[in-house]
Amino acid sequence: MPRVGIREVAAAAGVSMGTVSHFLNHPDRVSAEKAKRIQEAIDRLGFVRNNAGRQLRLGHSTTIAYIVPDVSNPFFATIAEGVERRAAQAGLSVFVANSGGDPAREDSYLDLFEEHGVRGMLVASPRAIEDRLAAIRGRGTPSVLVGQRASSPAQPSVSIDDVSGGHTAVRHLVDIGCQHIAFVGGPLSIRQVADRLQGASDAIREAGSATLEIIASEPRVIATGHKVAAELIGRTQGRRPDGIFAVNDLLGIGLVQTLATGGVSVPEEVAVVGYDDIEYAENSFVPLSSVRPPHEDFGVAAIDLLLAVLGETQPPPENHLVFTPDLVVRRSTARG
Amino acid sequence: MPRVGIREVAAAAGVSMGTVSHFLNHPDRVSAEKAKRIQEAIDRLGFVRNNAGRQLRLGHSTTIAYIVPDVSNPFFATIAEGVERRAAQAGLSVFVANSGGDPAREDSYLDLFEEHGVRGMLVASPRAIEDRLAAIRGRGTPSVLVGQRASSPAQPSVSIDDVSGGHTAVRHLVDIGCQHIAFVGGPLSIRQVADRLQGASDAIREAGSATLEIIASEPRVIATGHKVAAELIGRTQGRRPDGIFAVNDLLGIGLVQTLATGGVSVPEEVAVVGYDDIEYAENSFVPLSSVRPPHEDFGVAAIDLLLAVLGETQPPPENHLVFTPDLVVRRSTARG
DNA sequence: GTGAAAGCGCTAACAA
DNA sequence: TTGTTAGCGCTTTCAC
Repeated sequence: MPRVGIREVAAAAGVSMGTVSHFLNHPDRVSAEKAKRIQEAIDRLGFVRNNAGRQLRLGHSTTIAYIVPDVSNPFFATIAEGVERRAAQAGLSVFVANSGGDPAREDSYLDLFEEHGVRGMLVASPRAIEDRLAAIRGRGTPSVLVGQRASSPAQPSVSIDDVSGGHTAVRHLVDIGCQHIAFVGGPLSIRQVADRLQGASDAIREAGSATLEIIASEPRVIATGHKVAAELIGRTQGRRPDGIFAVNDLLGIGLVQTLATGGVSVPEEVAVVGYDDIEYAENSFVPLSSVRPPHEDFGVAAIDLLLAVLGETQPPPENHLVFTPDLVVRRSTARG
Repeated sequence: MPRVGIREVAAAAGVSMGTVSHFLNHPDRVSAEKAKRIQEAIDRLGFVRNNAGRQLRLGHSTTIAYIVPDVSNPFFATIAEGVERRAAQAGLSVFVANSGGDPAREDSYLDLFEEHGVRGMLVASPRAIEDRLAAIRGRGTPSVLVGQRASSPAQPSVSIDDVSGGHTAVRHLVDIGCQHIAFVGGPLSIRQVADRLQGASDAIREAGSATLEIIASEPRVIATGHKVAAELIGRTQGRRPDGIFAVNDLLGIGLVQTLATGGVSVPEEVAVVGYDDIEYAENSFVPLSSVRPPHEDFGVAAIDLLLAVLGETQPPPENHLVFTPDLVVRRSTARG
């Protein structure tokens, strides 16, 4: 099987290589007659344009990279939706890479994409990675940090205001009458968790009379919620919180399940708010109120910021986009 | 900022381009002294090897593509885990692309990856896509079809025996004493759904006395389960099934929730089995029995098959790998 | 509208 | 061990 390149197509169509290339890149500058001959040759020969040659000549590619710690996390997956849609509109393709939370793999993907000459990168990482991105940017590949606010003004980022999210959640609990509120989730060493707690504390302080108990349990999965709820059920009524802010929905779902089946009514005795608004929150046993970060919009914003940096669109008015999450009220906090 | 290539490194290190290239590709063939000088130059200049040039020269890349309809689907995400791990061992990188179930996007990614000259592709698609893959294969890019058994012997595939899975589920229901079994889920035009129903029917036939009712509801999400369960609750006891095989876990979870809270005891009055064994099945209100397809193993198997086709390892003993799913028994079918 | 030719950055074969 | 060099496939001036 002889490789078929632009040269073979040209020969088969009886034109020069240059004309075939023109046909591929500026179809309008080729006569209808030769265009037809070329197209036939392409179809017959099964010609596929070689990207390496093209990119080498052009000096740049037409793809962007999206590096995530965990593809299966609905949060990143939904962002990917928006990213792909918007990138396609801009004529860019998206390659997703999954670091699996492993710094070494993340690093090698960063290298790989830089070697591949991607136009830009969207990087979601739990790690401190700005220095690395700065170096890459210095060599010509721009990036947008996704999910954490960059500290450098030069590093574009798209993030969520978790302090505000935590505040909103607890403020809501206070508003519906909760006085003894528990914060469930950890570890506090994770920025997002710490920020949400910060917002929660602020709301408590503003409320004046309410108290906050911190139950730093991990991992942040349903089973942990079950465990914490079991402990709570064992307490005497007076020592039990009347409102819970779960640092994510999985914890919240677990809490509600065990609480409700264990004889503690939700939301009457204990109201529960989660965070992330994953699909299961809405459909859980007792539908869970939740703080909802923007999803698709977030991906779109990230791409738009990257395009702006690339100079494809207007320059960015602001390098750091911070989204404020909403609250979705459902049965788990619907009192009265 | 002047581009820095192998030429600039060579100049800075006072050696020739060829030596730098050797250093990059066969470090052992370069004297320690020059190696040091080259490494210093690379670090100082921030040299990043240009993949386009490399690949053009080499004639092949060192990446493989994994195309999925939906990255956020835990099924594909878990496979990705296995795929990446195994690929890394083989010195290959994985680019994931998300078709979003859109045939047009799937098609353009297929083109894109072929143009990029990936070593091979792993393709999960709900569509009939074998002809397309055959054409691509004919031009030199092999692939493994993931999730559906290929009909052509020439097209490697890794799939799950859904007929067997459906059989296992219903056989289990029969074994615990169910006589009137409902199959919930659709559309039947989807191969996986049809296969599971086929297996279910087979099990019913073997049982002799039991009956099967088909409730072809979609989409296959929790909310649909709620709806179907509400309808079931409204029936008189005699006309209500005593066992349900939900075609996926989301449906199963929805069914169990509404059934149990609606006063129909699970598993005593109605036993329920789901399919896929997603994380939430185990942690749902009433833990859900489920048919569990292999996950990580599946990804590993897919890559191994691809490597075999690429000739990196032993030739494949068999082009079509079919996995038989297990049953995980939990409370939703734990009678007695 | 079309063709000829230069060269993108790199690797490997060959020469020294 | 090191240097020199041809050329991978493509796009794009530039001439015609």
